[in-house]
Order: sequence, then C-alpha cells, then structure tokens
Amino acid sequence: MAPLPPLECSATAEPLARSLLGRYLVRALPDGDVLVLRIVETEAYLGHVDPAAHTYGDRRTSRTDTMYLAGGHAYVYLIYGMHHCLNVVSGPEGVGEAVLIRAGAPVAGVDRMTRLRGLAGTNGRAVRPGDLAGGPGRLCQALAIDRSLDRVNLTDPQSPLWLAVGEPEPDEGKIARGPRIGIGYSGEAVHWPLRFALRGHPEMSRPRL
DNA sequence: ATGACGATTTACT
DNA sequence: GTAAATCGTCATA
Repeated sequence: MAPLPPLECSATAEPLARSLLGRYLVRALPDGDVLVLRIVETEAYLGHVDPAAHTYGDRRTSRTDTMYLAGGHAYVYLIYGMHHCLNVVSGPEGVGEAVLIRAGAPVAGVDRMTRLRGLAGTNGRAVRPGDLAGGPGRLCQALAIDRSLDRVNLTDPQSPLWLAVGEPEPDEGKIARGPRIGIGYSGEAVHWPLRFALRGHPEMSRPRL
C-alpha cells in the first residue's frame, strides 16, 4: 500500500477529516506483527478558533506543542488518566489543527488486536462490531498506541505507525456528519458538525451517524 | 504546591 | 440509565 501524500495533510482539519475516511492506519509492532485498520470515523479540531481544541486561543504548552507541527504527524495524548487518543496533525507548521481518529474497522491482525483489547478469553463471549476499535480509546488500545508514538511521522512507511492509501475515496453520499462527542465544555462549538463517518458503518462509536 | 478536570470506557443498578 | 476508575496537564498562587 502507498503512503498518504504529505501534501494532503497540509489541508485544514475539516477537509482532512473527510478525506481520511476509508484510508488505512498501519501499525508495525516491535515484534514484527503488522496491524491494519480502515478509518471509519474522524473529528476535526480547528485550532485557535475552536473552543473544543487543545490549542484554543493559540495556547502553547509542552503537550499541545505537537499540534503545531506540520501536517502528517501524530498527536497522541492521555485522557482521563487511562485512555490514549490518536490525532493526525493537519495544516502547515505553526497552525494548531488536528483530526481525531475515532474508529476503525479491522483489516489485518484481528487476533492480536483482540488480545491487546483484553477480549481474548476462551469464555465464548462474542466480540461485537465496535468492540475492537469503535472509539478513540479502544482504537489506541487495539493498536498499542501510547505517548511514545507522539510526534511520529504518519506519512513515512518506515514509521511504527503510518497512513496508507487504498481504495478510491468514498462517495460524498456515503459520508455522514454531525456534532462532536464529549466536548460539552465548549459552548457553541458543541453544535458544530465536525464529526465525520462512513454512513451507518457498524464499527463506528455511539451514537451512530 | 495545589486543585480541578478531561476529544473515554466499563461495569453495574 | 448512573458512577467509578485514574493521572497528566493546566491554571492559579
């Protein structure tokens, strides 16, 4: 699979969030296993104008510094003291925008992802759609993504985590949008329709679009 | 130095 | 439906 052209990530967050749908996230583990997820849900965070973004008002801290890198780098942070979230930095260097990867459909390495998620047991319980990577924290756990991958170059196939281009982009009609999840603190921005997903896809997080 | 809180998930009533 | 888990980050002092 071909890597995502770096130029595409210099787009602003909103169009990038749409164009990442249907693309592939490739995780090369230290032991050689390769895990692949097809991206089915994203959210755009618009930077200094966006009350929901970590970079609102151009806030610069040691954590948010990553969001000001050039588009195509990974921004990984810890949330609620226990889950990680993966973002694709967007826009040119110096602009604090990013796209949160909210859900993916398993393509390769399902067994390994199931174990990483702690759903392996022999206790016959079915793994239902969305259990593996239907949510930003689940997705990171399924791909063994943590802070050590912060600032990785996602446009380089040599990286332990990178973005690949596979099938042609989905039709606009297959893309649904709605308000973002979990940002109730952000005033008017609660209503901004910056969440994108492949319409009705079973692996997306709740509520489904 | 301290306190409040979060771009979530899970288990339980 | 509600609540607990759990800690780095950020603002205030």
